Amino acid sequence: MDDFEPIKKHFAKYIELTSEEEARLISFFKVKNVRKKQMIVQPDFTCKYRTYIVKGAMRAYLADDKGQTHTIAFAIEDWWISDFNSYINQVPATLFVEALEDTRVIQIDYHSEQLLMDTIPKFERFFRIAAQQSFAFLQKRMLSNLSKTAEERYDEFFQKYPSIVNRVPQYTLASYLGFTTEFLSKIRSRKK
Amino acid sequence: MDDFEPIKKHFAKYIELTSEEEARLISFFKVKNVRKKQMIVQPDFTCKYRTYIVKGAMRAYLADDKGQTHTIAFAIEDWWISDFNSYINQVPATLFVEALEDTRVIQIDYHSEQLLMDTIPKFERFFRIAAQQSFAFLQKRMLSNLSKTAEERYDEFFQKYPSIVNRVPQYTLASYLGFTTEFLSKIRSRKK
DNA sequence: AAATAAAGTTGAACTGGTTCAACTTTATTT
DNA sequence: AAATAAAGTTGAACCAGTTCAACTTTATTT
Repeated sequence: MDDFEPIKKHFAKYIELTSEEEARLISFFKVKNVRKKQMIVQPDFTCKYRTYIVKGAMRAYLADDKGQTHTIAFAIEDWWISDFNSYINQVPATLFVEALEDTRVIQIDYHSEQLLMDTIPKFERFFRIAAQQSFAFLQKRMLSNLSKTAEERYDEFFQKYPSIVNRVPQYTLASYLGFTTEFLSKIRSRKK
Repeated sequence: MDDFEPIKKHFAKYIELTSEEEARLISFFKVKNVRKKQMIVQPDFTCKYRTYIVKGAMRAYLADDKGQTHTIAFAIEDWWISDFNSYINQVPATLFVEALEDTRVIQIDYHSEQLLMDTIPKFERFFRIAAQQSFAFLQKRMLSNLSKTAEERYDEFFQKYPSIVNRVPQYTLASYLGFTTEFLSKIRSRKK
């Protein structure tokens, strides 16, 4: 299964596994193909899987009462995505996770993950590091939202993730950065 | 040392320790008293400690180029605080962490924490859970900032943390919620 | 207890970003 | 290839929250 190469390398960045341990890990993986616009997580259903993207792009978002959506995360190749709160606490989701392109993912379910951590402490380390990095990342984003203007946030994102900017619909990017799609259009038009 | 009771209970919420393991943990703790307005973390210095509050209140904030401050976190009794990015990656801090009252803290330094995790996997579990909960918490806050008005965010905070509202300076709360201290004053005045 | 500094309030003028609606362009379906 | 739907653009009117400045109240220092 060549699909597993990138995720093996991904784990190897943080922990060193024996080939038995790696085989154990991989035995829990399920490959899945998701068509563009399909949802893999929906409000009220508990999120069973942690999802790794092999190929494609997704976003997690909140739909508010006024019909607007608010993107909490994008994910492309070699990133994880889910309704994280729902997944780690095994409570009903509040978010949607939708494919922005036809996407191939690898999923591990909650109980397998617990089992891995219970039996092989290295996996506990892996998920600790992952959570800590995610937290640090989100703190930076929060501070950026608190301290910068819309245009500054757009520039920052553009510089940090140029590949995402031209890959996702503009309204999803605007909703991630915290302003309207119309305003993003205006920011862009005054740049050229 | 009666100061250690709350933090022992805190660890016990997530992991069960033998008395030897607990003794090992406590041997790494250092108690410190911090006077109001004193800083325990400053930009450019690498954050050496993870800090637990025994008694008192602190905030972590970013000071921007325009002289404004942006509060990324409050902490009171039984909470942790630090420049988390600086601490976990051992890179220079960008934030200040300041005491909002005379505060008594317990600190563990980075290398001791690593040593604990290397020798006793339960500690790896503890810090994994801590990081996951922090991440889930911050995601909720981020979504609240993306989807709600200033007044709605204030109401939500007030309902969730009534004890903090009347304990910290109003300008720190405004800067946490993402608006000005003047506007918070106006929100409050139109409530009575 | 007086003096001073820091925090909080109020109002008037302002602005960064929103809303709404009409239109154009790009993607998807038939 | 045409038809339709979805995404992106533009402008005008608007508003949620900011800015600035003067003032009042509460803490802190002497």
